[in-house]
Amino acid sequence: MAQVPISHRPNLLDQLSPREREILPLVAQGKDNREIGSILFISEKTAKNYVTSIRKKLGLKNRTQIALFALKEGIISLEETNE
Amino acid sequence: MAQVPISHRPNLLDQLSPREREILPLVAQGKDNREIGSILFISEKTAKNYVTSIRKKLGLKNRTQIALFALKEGIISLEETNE
DNA sequence: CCTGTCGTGTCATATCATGTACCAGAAGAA
DNA sequence: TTCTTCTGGTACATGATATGACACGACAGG
Repeated sequence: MAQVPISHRPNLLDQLSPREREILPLVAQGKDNREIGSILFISEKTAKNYVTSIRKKLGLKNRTQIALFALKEGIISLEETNE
Repeated sequence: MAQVPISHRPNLLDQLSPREREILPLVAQGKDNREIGSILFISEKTAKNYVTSIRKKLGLKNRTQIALFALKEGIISLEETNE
């Protein structure tokens, strides 16, 4: 238990906007900004901004940690990752 | 089943050198090259090279996918990641 | 004993992707 | 109006990727 209990965290996910919640699982599946952009029909730049915003809100260092976070939270499962 | 059965994969992990097998879990835990270098007392450049080699041997696109792979293979568990 | 050759470990350079720090306009809701 | 969200942008710093290079030990053949 090297981690803050969920009950003590004021819902990190609720701090994310709806669009950010769309971006999150894509990052967690190992997709890069260009892929995310083409999936959601936005520019790579915008995708980048969302990832940065997500990372800051969740207090994470990089997108690999975003993936680990998403798995811990059950936002994605290992089965729904590409490979 | 969008994936090659394990029995048909000739042990991807066996293709990794001993040193690469040390790097793999660190990457999978979301550590960056600088951290990996300081943990293993090698330069950031060398750590970088190992990650590239691992990624190519495993046929993955980036280090987030390395993390997902390591989790699927049970090389690391979500509990042993930092945050 | 020599001499390749191979795997491994190490580090470097160059280029591309990602991250950081902003700014700003459009649209809709409060 | 004011606020949030979504969208795209610039500029720069850092991280990641592609590739090359060298040293070393192991090992086989000569």
